[in-house]
Amino acid sequence: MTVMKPASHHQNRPAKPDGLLRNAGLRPTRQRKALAQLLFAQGDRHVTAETLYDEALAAGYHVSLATIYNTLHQFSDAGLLRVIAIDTSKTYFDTNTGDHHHFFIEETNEIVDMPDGYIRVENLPEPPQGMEISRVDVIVRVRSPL
Amino acid sequence: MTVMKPASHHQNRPAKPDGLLRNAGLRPTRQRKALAQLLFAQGDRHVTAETLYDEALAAGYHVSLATIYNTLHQFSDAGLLRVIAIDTSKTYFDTNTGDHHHFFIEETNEIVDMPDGYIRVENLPEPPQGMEISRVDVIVRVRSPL
DNA sequence: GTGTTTGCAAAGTGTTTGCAATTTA
DNA sequence: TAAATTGCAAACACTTTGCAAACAC
Repeated sequence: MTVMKPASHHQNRPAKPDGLLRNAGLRPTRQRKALAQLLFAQGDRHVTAETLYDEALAAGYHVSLATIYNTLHQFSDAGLLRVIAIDTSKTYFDTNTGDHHHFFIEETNEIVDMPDGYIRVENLPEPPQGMEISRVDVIVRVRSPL
Repeated sequence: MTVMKPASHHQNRPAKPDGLLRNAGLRPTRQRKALAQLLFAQGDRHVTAETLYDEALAAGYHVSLATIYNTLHQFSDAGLLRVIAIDTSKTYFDTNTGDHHHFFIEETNEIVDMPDGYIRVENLPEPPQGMEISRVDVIVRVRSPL
């Protein structure tokens, strides 16, 4: 069976990210448009501030690292991105904000989406007193055999 | 000469941690004994370097923060502790090295063990080409209702 | 024009490391 | 005594922040 990338839950993004940004309440500045382009024009992606920074440079955009950090957080707050807590040393951002889980490749620190429809968590206990579940994250750590 | 695994994460630890440390191939120094005492004499615990440091001070032990970090890693390498990646900003260590999962209370950054026997992950997809699963982590994030 | 956003450099936070002094076996 | 361990301070990696200059509307 072929492992496919999950069909993205989001609708077709506009070719120009202006609408996306405006809908999120963010001014479509040059930097935000460039980063939105990099993040959302391709399929689902996992980036860190550093990888996005390098990518922006390689694509010929001038965006400072501070702005990358600020923008990633603004996008997350606006619901365009989601933070993955998987590695204590770096913050990963996922362009797929839908319900899905991840493989984490230990050797390379790579994150891979799990196809939608897989993973079912059964027999959850009651959350602690007075708490409600906000999300269930499943991380399947994988490595090459010894 | 093999480094032995801890007897079990659920059995009572020896009152004196010397044996525990020796079995792990670590010299029972004053600092390690103090930290092992704090970590393993009570039930299952979740600590950060900082919380353990404060606790050691409060208990009248004098252990430098650098030694706390070194010791937490030595204990982890020896299989006495396990790292939980749950929060990008801090490293949490769990004294329960057995198979179990966690609640994470978002307001307080508190980690709570899930009772054993709960949680079953069904319908795992094939790991990526040439990879094998090393561990499956489930984190149930909870918060108080709005 | 006015309020927002950017970029730089500095500061902040959690963690690791080099090395002399100390401790353990 | 030899080898392992500690503690300090400095170094580190990642991230956040203050503020003047640039930009969007």
